[in-house]
This record gives sequence, structure tokens and C-alpha cells, in this order.
Amino acid sequence: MPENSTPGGNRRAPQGRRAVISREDLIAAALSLLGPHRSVSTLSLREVAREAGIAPNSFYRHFRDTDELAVVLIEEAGSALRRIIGQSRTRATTERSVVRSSIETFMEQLNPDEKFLPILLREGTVGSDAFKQAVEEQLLYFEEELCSDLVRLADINNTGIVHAPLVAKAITRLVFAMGATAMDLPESEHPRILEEMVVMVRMIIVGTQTMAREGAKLN
Amino acid sequence: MPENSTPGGNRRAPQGRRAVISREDLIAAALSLLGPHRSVSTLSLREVAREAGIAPNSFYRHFRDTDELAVVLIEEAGSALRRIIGQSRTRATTERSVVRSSIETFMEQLNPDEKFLPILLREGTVGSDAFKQAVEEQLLYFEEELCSDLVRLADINNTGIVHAPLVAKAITRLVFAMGATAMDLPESEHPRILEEMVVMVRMIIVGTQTMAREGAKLN
DNA sequence: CCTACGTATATACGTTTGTCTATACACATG
DNA sequence: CATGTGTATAGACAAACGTATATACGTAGG
Repeated sequence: MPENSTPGGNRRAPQGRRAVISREDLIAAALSLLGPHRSVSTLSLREVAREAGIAPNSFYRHFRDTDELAVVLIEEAGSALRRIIGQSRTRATTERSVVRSSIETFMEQLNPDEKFLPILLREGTVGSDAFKQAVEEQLLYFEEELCSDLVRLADINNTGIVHAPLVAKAITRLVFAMGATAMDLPESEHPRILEEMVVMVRMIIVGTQTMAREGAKLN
Repeated sequence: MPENSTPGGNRRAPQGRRAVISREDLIAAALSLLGPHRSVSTLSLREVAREAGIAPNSFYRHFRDTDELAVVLIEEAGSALRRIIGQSRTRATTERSVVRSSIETFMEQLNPDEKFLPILLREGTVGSDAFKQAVEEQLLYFEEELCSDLVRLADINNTGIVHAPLVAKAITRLVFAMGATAMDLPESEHPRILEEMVVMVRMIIVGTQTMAREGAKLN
């Protein structure tokens, strides 16, 4: 078993004919096929191979099937997005600024030539189980990072917080859901959506802070 | 042009051979093909025709293509769900009970043999534009009804509310997003998700009420 | 140089799909 | 009964797909 991996890996001496293409090239080919009207789940093996300039059968040297490619795409999209949004978040110190700048950065990723966010927005509800599970995993990462940030800011500013993980989950799911609708709207509508998202997220934060202040019973 | 419609419509005297099948039968056939691993967007014309027991070409007598069928499916699913959830909502008079009972009713629709909710949950992000627009339209209907209910309850209980349409949108999108993740989880997890959703929605409501009370500035 | 090996391609098969064209069917009307 | 009309089916087509088999290519080690 050749153990699907880039030939330039840890194996010192590559035997046989050199691989003319790498996993990364296939991923790039798949990415270039995506667009506002094309989702990962509709990519065919032959299509990706064609785009990459290889024979259909060569695809199998790198991925077992298109689902495996899709999962890798989702994982890459998730980590790239977390890096981008994480950067914009660490620059902020108050909730107001962190909310707005994070959401602004998020919405910037809906730019037509950014392919990563649409992948996460679209592929969460269709495709194979491995597919949806991969998206769910990335969302959970987002939630974790957001949660620790929320707790950090609550400490700094002495504002209370209850159910921090739930707050993070609510904000994450809400922002992604709103982003999914924005994705199919003309770009001129994006600023309006952004303002809506900011108000929504602030409502959640005011809610948890109020509940913390009042020691609200939860049932 | 025979004006695609059920033969038993307003036209008094049907000429020619009787239609052996109706639009509704085709819709039922499509519904029966759906399941946890089968989304509307993956249904093929031949498959639906096969399930309905007609020749592939006969499909065209009732729908122009599968997209048109899908849109009808989405509209039916939306109106059915609004009726179901609307009933459970009018029985409640306080926010606490209306929130819980509405969400409970919502989650009941994730029962494996209920096909309507999964349609709205899954088809919102993929498929043709007409497709996504149909789902968006149904969500907007949900928001409108929820909004007037929120205003009604705020009046009854003398709790303030700001940005009522935004509150309704946030709750709707959040509940649907959470439902989408619950759909792919074992049913034993549903009660936990339900409790999470209740807390999330209450946070939003507490948030808007607090903002109303404090007359919070919004920028 | 030659041999072994890993990679890439070529060709092909069997399905499934949407759709076209032509034809058989059943009913209402004369 | 005969005729017209709208429906349903039959059969075929090209296209695209995933994949199996066989073969050519290029590199490394002997």
C-alpha cells in the first residue's frame, strides 16, 4: 500500500516515475471549480481530474474518492478561516469592538474570490456523513475559540457571563446562518446584513450579561 | 399550452385520455424518496417517475423539471410547518411557555418519519437559485409570524422589546441552524439540544428586553 | 545497461441521466 | 361508430459518470 501521501514526504528515496501532480494541486483544481453556483458536493472525479490536467484514474493515487477530497477541503477552509478571524479578534479588547471587527472580517470572506467561507456555509447540510461531520468539527473549533475569548473579555471588563459555551455556540451558528443567506444576496446588501448581525450578537451578549447580573434561574 | 395543472381543476370537460397520476402523486413519490441521507436536490427525474410508476416523459406533463417540483415541495413543507408551530404557539401566553412549547414542537418534526422540516433544513444552502429563494421565503414567513407574536407578548406582559424583526430573525435562523445539526445526531441527543436552544432563545429575549429597559444606544 | 517499481495514461464497460421523436391509448364529442 | 384530442408510453440518443484492466513511461538501484 503506497500510503496516500505527497511523494516528497518522509520517504527518502522515491522509486519509480515521479508524481507529476500533488494532492495540493488537486485541491487547488477543485477550489478553482467552486463558485457561487457550484458546491463541493457536486464536483465529479472526472471534472477535478480534467481541471488538474491528469487522467481520471490518476485521481485515485491521491484520494480514495471525491468525498475524501471534500473533507480535506473543508478542513483547510476551516483552519484558514479560524486563522483569519482569530487575528482580527485578538486585536480587540472590548466586546463592542471585538464583535464588530470579527463580523466584519467574517463578511469580507464572502468576497467572490474567497472560496473558503462558502465551502463551510454550503456544505454543512448536504453530502455524506463524513462531509457534514467535518463541517461540524470546524464549527466546534470556532465555538471553542470564541468561548475562551468571551470568558477572557468578561474577566477584563468585569461583565458577568453565564453558559459561556452556549453563548459561543449561539453566536457561531447565528453568524454562519446569516452568512449563508448573505452569500446568495447581491454584495450591496452585505453592509445591511452586517449591521443586523452586530445587533443580534449584542443582544445575545446583553442577554447573558443580564442573566449573570440577575442570577436568573434557568428553568 | 396545456397550462400545467391538475386535470380536475376548473376546466369542466376533460378531453382525451385521463391523467393516471396527479401533481400530488408525484409530490408524494418524491417525499417517499427523501430520507436522512437523501436530499431533494439529488432527486433525479427518472427516479421520481419510477417511484410514481409512470414513464419518465410523463413527468413533464406536471412539472417543467425537478427544480420546479423541489420548489413546490419546499413551499408545502414551509406552510405545513408554519401551521404546526403556529398552533402550538397560540396556546401560550407567556414568553417562557411559548418559547419552550414552540421549540418542542419544532424538534418533534425531526422525527424520522416527518419529512417536512428536513427539507427546509437541508435545502437552504444548495441547489438552484429558485431553490434557495423558496427556502428563504418560507423562513421570512416564519419570521413575520414570530415577530407579531413577540410584539403581542411584549404588550401583554409589559416587557419592552427593541428591533422586534431582528429578534424574530435571529431566533428563527438560530433555531433552524441548531435543528440542522440535531438532524444528523442520534435522537437521544435531541433533548439536550432542545434545552440548549431554549437557553439560547431566552438569552436573545432577555437581551432585547434589557436593551429596551436601558434604552441602549445601538451603535 | 538493464531491471524493478511506482506513476500516469489509454481504452473500455456498464449505468444513469435528461430529453427527443414517434406511437399507442382512452375518453368526450359528433 | 367514427373522430379528434390530450395523455401515456416506448424506444433511442448522446453525454457524463465511476471504475476496472491493461499498458506505456520515467526514475533508482543493481
